[in-house]
Amino acid sequence: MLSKKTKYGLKALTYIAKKDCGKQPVLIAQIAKDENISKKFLEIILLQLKNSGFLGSKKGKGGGYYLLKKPEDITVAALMRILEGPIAMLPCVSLNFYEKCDDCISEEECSLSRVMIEVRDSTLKVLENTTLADLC
Amino acid sequence: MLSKKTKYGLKALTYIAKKDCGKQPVLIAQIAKDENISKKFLEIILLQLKNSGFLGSKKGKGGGYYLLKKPEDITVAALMRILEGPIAMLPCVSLNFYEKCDDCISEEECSLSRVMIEVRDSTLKVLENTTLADLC
DNA sequence: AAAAAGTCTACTAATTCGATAGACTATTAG
DNA sequence: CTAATAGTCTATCGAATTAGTAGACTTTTT
Repeated sequence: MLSKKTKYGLKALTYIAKKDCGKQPVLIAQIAKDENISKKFLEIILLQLKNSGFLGSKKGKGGGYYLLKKPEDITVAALMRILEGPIAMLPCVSLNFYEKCDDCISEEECSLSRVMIEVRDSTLKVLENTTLADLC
Repeated sequence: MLSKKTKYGLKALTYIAKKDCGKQPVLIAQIAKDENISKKFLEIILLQLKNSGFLGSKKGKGGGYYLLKKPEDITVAALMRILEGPIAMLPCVSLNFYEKCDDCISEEECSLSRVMIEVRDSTLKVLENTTLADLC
């Protein structure tokens, strides 16, 4: 299951993408209200997305957040990796967050890796091919 | 990511399935040792799998755990639902653990549900078609 | 100077995760 | 009958994570 953080982040970005036509920055408070998200929690999430290069921000009156890339160029997979971490079900089959399993003797002998690679690939096929533009 | 509980459970069942030819029950201690799993933690896991109808057990000398079904009839999806819970990424698109999202106004308007249904279906396609027999 | 709006630091409560200890019960071998 | 074996039950436990809150601070605009 996705954490609320990831869910909120995806929803917030979709919200910004929808409003972003006029290039007028979008307020945290407005997103929080319209999407039923705790404002304080959303602040943390949007800041993280800014620090990851997806969002820009402007302070003061007329400020807010705006996309730094075109919605078509932002995949759900990339966002999930920032907000949620690994997409794979096991660390030893993760492409971006690989880690050795501490209980497995050898990677080849692991009975689970084959299935989990299949799951990973079929999940990525969807997430890499879905962009913010598709969510709008 | 899968919890260690799920990972250990799947590994333990695979282990039992491999040894199950002679119908001689398999010891918790033996699985724990060979698969590098905490014995006490494994006890809890196997008990849960027994209470879910996948395993039978025998106490006393010569006891242990054994499969109640044929490996070909036990899907990884079914096991994951017992050990891990929902397979879907959002409660509102889960087939077996459906719950309404508290933040969403309406299910139809949710921008995320379409993608998450796709992910769910492609994941299930793999997990429903992989059985314990395939892991051996 | 005042108001607006993002940023930063610091908590907190609740839950989950992984693991452990020890007593109890059922079964079998001798 | 009894000793050993092996699963079962109860009770914790520490660490990490999750979701959220409070409030001070900084930058920008009017």
